[in-house]
Amino acid sequence: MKPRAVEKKKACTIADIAREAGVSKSTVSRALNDNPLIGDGTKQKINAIAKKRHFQINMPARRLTLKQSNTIAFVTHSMYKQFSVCDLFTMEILGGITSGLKEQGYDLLMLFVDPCDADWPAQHLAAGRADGFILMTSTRKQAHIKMLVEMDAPFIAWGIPHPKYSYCTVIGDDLTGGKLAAGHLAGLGRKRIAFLGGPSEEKEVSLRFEGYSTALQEAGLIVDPLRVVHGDYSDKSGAEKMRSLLDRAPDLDAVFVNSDLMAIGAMQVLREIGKRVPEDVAVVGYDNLSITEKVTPTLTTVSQNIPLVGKLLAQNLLQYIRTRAVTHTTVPVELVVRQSA
Amino acid sequence: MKPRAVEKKKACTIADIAREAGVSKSTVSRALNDNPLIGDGTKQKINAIAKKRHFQINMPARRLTLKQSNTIAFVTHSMYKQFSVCDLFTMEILGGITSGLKEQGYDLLMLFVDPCDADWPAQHLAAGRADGFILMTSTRKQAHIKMLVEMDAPFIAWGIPHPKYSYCTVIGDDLTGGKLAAGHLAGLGRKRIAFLGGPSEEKEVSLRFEGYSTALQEAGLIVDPLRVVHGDYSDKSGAEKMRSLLDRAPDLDAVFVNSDLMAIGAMQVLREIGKRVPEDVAVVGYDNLSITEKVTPTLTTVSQNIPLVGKLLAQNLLQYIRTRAVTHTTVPVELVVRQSA
DNA sequence: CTGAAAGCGCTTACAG
DNA sequence: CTGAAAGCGCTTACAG
Repeated sequence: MKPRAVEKKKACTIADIAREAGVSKSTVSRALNDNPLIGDGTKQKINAIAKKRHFQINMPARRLTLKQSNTIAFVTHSMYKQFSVCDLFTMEILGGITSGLKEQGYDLLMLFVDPCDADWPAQHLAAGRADGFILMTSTRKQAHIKMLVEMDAPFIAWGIPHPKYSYCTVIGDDLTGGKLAAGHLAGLGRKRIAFLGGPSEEKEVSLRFEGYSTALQEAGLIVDPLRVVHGDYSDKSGAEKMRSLLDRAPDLDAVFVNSDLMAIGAMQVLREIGKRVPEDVAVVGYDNLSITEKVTPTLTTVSQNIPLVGKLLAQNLLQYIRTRAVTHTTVPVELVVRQSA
Repeated sequence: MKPRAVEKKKACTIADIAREAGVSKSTVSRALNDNPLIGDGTKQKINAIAKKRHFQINMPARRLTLKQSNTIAFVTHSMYKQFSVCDLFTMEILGGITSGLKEQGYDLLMLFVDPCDADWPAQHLAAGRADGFILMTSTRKQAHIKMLVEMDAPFIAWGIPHPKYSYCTVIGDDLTGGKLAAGHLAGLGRKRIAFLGGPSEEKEVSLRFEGYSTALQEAGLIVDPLRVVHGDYSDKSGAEKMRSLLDRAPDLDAVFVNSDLMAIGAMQVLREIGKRVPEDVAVVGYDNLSITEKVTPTLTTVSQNIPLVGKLLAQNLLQYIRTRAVTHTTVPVELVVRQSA
């Protein structure tokens, strides 16, 4: 009995506009796509009618015809339960990506992949759900990259390029990052500057270490292996490795930590054992997550310009899809000085 | 010269399978959709071929035919620059949503809307990009809700239902949350418990206040208006309002803060003026963001079971789309005791 | 239990 | 500058 708003369903199509304008569907389609063949008068008339009728093009139909989805999938891990602060970096990047994508008329799909799943690329590419991928996953990233390269799937990844495969990448300038961080600590007059790194097998970490070494040498300091440890980026490992650092080199007066989360963990340990930050031990983190401004003391850190990273991931991937041009982009970093160093 | 992997493009279609199986496309379609009309033998043969050929159904075609996108859009604000910690709550909820959606074969689209944009619902619904929306936006939420209700768009929103409109909602149990928080503080023996609330016009905040009042009364304490202030959930406003609270009621010995971020801001102020947490002032937050475990002292807070919230948002929206059943779900809360109280 | 046919709404050679 | 027609890959009455 009650009137269902079914009439709303009869979405206005190109055919409706053609009828009203007294032209063919071809003409309407061309006019709406601003095809130069169509006369200005015709175009205006058609656009006016489209506006009046609140015409919305049917994307599935368009995608079917064009054989492209105008959609990019953002690939990350399912946490199964929820996001954790560990994903902050990933999350903060989303804003930049969507805005870069939107500028070019692309949608962003969230894709949480199971680390063991090998079928997701086909399920999205062949199925016409997405035209390409943005890879932020850390776990099993190499395996995913190999898979994607082998199936010639368009994607871009955050991180140092793999030497054997050719694909688009965006990375931060880790060498400079390490140099800035350690240089700042040296400039503060610190003499026994430790390095609390990410996983030692990661190229990013080696580069940061190289920057760190360079800065120490330039400051006339030596790189003491006792003051170098490696963790896994998490705040937990930051705490743990800070402890072993203090065991091995109890006299350290500064530490360059490879992630903000690790730095937060490290600062907690320092506080627990009664060391003041920055008075006794100065701390520099990495990533400039927004969380760095909320902790006490606020964290001096290396900023990767996350919005820019997002935008570049979007733009370079779309460029690759269109031109197959493989880009490797290094994003500049800068030191953000706060209270901890 | 170099062989382009173009042959990969000839995605296998239903017609290919039909040819190979020696049946009609209709039969293949039915078999693949597990239509009971099709004989088991036929089904098995067809499924085997589909598997062998790595068949992936073409989603745009399917969506065009079925007139539904099997996609839900997650609506939030474009930060224009990047996510901030303010969006942590929103972000943490994404995992639960996607998993709930995936279970039912739906994709999740990220939609960053401009607060003033009024066109996004049509651009997604009428265009066949999405079948419904999940609303997490706080700014201008009411305006968006009004718009969606008026155009009869399927959506679900996080927050207390609007009295005049009928739509699906999911909320936390704010009354109990307030009671748990204040009750815990009273149980600790605190006598002058302050309330640092969210915006006073929000129903959620009133409910938390009501819970707070109840708990105080049950503990034989009085609710002193001098110990009640309101902010806007941000850590900045937490700091600011904590200051005015201390001005007005310098003798307070505990504070129930309506968001973890505000609580973090408040704790910074307390530390600055030399009050120890929890010794001098005990602090309870709200939301149980993962950040609460990273701050010092770790934050006692009210947990909203974020993964469950996400899952319910997904499930109830899909249910609404299918049945038009309007649900209002209240998610249980629990107190998570850490160091700050 | 299976098939032929129409249709979903668009785009784009091809022909004027 | 414009139109008729075919086609993208699927689903589903309708007819056996």
